[in-house]
Amino acid sequence: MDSGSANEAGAGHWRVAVVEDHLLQRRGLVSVLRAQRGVRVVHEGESLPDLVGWLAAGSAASAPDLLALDLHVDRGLSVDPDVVRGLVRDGIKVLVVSEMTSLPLVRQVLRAGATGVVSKRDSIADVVAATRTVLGGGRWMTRELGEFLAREGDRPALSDQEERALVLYASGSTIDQVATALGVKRETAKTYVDRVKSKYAAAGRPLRTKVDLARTALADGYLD
Amino acid sequence: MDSGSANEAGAGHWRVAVVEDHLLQRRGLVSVLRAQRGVRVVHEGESLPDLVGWLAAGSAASAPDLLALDLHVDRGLSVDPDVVRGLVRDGIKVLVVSEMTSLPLVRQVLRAGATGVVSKRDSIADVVAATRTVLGGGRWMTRELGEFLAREGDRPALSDQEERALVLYASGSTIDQVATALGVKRETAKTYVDRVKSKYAAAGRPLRTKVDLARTALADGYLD
DNA sequence: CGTGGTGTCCCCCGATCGTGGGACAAATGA
DNA sequence: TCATTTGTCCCACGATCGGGGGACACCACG
Repeated sequence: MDSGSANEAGAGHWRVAVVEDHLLQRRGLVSVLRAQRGVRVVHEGESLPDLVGWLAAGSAASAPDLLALDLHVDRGLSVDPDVVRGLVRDGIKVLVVSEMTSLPLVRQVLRAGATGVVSKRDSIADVVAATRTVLGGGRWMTRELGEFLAREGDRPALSDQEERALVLYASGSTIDQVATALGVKRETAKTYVDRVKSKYAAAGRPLRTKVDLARTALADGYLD
Repeated sequence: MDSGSANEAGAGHWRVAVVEDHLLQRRGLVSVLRAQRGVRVVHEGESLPDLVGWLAAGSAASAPDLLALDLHVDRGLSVDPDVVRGLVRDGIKVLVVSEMTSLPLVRQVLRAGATGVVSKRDSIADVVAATRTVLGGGRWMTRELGEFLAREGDRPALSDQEERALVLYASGSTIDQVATALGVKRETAKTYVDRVKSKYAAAGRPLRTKVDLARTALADGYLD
């Protein structure tokens, strides 16, 4: 499909960018990647905005093939799924390197187009394998996330608004609070929640009450 | 207090009973205990009722000092906390040997007077140490339970009825269903739940909604 | 070109919740 | 002994839930 985007492995090298806010961990990750044949680390940064700025400054040909992205949510700094979506659209593959602290965030980034997830607790061999797999166009999932992907079957696909509504509602918000937070009318928020229920019911997991939603949202990784 | 109950270590031996439904695990536990100096295994059984029957048949002097009790909840066979309470009242110390499958049950048995908990995943040395400690009148807790005991501070003490009401209500039952299950009037069940809220509020953890209760009940080990 | 999913909004209505009172007897504990 | 806790029951009222119905526009997939 993306036959237009040229530099997939220019001069036999994959171009990799690393975004990770912890210096030590970043150094570690970078050194592991550098040691890999055919891999060139073209950017190291603390945050996604840094990377975006760097991309804007450089030529299109300098764009990386892969972004190894940490998902630490310390200091209020979070990763914006929309930014990830943009990068993916630009042909950059995304590998999440995470502590799995926030399952919902991992989900969002995955939905934004990331094609791999490794845990920092995984072995170096696993990290390398993940990098190779994602660069090759494949998907890579840590064992820790396997259980959730395995259950993906009986978990219905929710739309963006439905998921946001579920998260808020299942956290204890009233319908009115959900509506306000989403910037829609009460009836609309109600519809979202109703549709979540319908979808789960269609998947053979009827959720009637708010408590059911809370329990399920937790079990299915929508809440922490 | 129990200065009347004589045979605490008659002839230098502690009398121990083992109740565990899995034959292999029971054999293992019994052999570990037998290998201990000064310990005599006087009863092996599959269930608590078996032990009670055996106790009723024998003389008071044959009663054990310690009961090593498994908490497996397979095949619908559960452990009745009231029976445990009775044994404790008779001067028998209780050590729970569990897989920690059901935290609520562990809690109930602890409240019924058990003074020790070991996990089957603990080392043999730990099991032995736990046995000694409990026989000596002390308390023993697996590390796995330590986190919960540590948080015991900001978790208010709930009465039996309050805990039962919380468990049911937080699982999704309506007040009416809780009332029916407990065999009391709607208003009474309402009072129980209200008191749970009051206690948590007094402990600095206000719980206003049903979802709050569900979340907290899960976090505090009242639900699985 | 229709079908389905999505985003948005609207109405009704009975059930349930959350909060505020009050009462009283038994048990517990300081 | 007196205060607290517990178990039990009762009432009222506004907020919220849960289920049902309908509507319409957009967009994508086939």
